[in-house]
Amino acid sequence: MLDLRYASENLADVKAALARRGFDDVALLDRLGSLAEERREIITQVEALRQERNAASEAMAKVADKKSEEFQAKRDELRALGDEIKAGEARQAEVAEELEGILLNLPNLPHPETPNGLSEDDNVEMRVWGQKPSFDFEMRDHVEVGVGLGILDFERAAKLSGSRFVVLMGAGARLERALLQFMLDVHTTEHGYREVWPPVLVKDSAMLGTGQLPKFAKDSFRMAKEEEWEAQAEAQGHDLYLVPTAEVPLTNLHADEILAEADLPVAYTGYTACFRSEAGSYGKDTRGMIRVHQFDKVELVRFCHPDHGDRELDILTGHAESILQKLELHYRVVQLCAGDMGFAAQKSYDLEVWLPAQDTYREISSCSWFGDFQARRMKARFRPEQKGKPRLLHTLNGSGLAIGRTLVAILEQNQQADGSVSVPKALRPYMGGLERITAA
RNA sequence: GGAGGAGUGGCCGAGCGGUCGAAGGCGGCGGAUUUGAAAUCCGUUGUAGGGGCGACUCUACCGGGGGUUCGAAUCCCUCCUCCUCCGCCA
Repeated sequence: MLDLRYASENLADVKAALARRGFDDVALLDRLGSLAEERREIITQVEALRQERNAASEAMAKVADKKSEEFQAKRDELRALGDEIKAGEARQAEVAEELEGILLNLPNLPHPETPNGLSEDDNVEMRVWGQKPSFDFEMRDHVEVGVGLGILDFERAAKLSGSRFVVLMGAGARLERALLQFMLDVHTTEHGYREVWPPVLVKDSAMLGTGQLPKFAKDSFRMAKEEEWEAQAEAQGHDLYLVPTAEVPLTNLHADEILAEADLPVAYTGYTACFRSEAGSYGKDTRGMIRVHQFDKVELVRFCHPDHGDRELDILTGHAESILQKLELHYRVVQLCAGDMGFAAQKSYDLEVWLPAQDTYREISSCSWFGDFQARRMKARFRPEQKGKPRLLHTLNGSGLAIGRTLVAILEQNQQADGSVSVPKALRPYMGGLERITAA
């Protein structure tokens, strides 16, 4: 969420910055400006009335005889004032609600270092790690490799849950488990993250805090108890959402909290299953386990001092990269252009792993710096050491990594002529020493 | 699901129609004492939003929302959350 004062006092800058990411609803921003002005006027007006009432009430309290004519007369006079205040408050609430609605639907402003551009074609390649593996046999994609080995089963997944699900079997299931253990171990022991195992069902307030709601409700799976479906319980706030990413529970850990500056930066890592409805992606990536409704991911989340956000983003990105490096998977890092960034991000790097069968790099981690955008939504603050008022934290997060896509990359990059797949050396201890996955 | 209890400042906790932003304690900060520390003593210490160049000042906030009243932390309604016991349950 943008700061109302900043946004209303710098409307032209905000319009220009949002235009960079393709947001061109100028009328909405103008509305924001005029509402902000009206808000101030009403506040001034209502507060003056309240001041008047407070003074009068104080005088009333000093009248000893509550039945005197003097008292009665004053009381009648104040009744009208009370009504006037009530009307002003009502208008103030209306304005506040509309402002809130606008602010919650405005994306973050791109950081000045974020390049221009409106689609992924405008992303900037920062660096490439490793080399494309070459194959002296006919290359297969992860579906052929995985199904061939009997470790991926899409047909049975469809029987259980429909399209865009996968069942992992045998060494595939173990590989998934090995990857998540490996990633958590690296981040906790080498990178200093505190491990968190959060709920995967969260309240709408958490979804609002990180920016998934209200604008992207269609991307989520929303839960209710059976009897609440009939009772339309969502109106009563009983509803829960399946997390689309561990970013939601991990970041919201510190909602409504004031951290000590000395404790910064705070770094959490956690694994969760992630659930996405993939609304609007019909027909895209329908093959295999690139885009599924349920996938596993290890997430990295950092809270830091506003002065260190930029540096923290580099640190976080490095942590995610180290996983790919240890797994010896060829990848590249791109900086997202303004139009390709997520709603809440101001600066983002994507890690894209090489998928030889698709002859392309695919996102396997997205590392973002949110500035105070999320922190303002969820009131996550810190208290500066040199006294002073609490200030908003900066938040960052990145996948470290998406486990399913890592598994896909391993199947494709490490495939052998005989259909088997070599297990990355770093993972072998987690696979009971297994060096090669062969058909069961 | 049933029956009770409770939500007050960074934390604990009093207050139960006006003098309450709210006693007291803890914690924090500043100072005194001390060679230093502990202990002790004194002072100070919420958040947000208006207005003012500023000293400053005003307004709101006692779980959320609504109501009663000239006036609500205090009374009423409602919702939420947490705790205890019973039931069910991995």
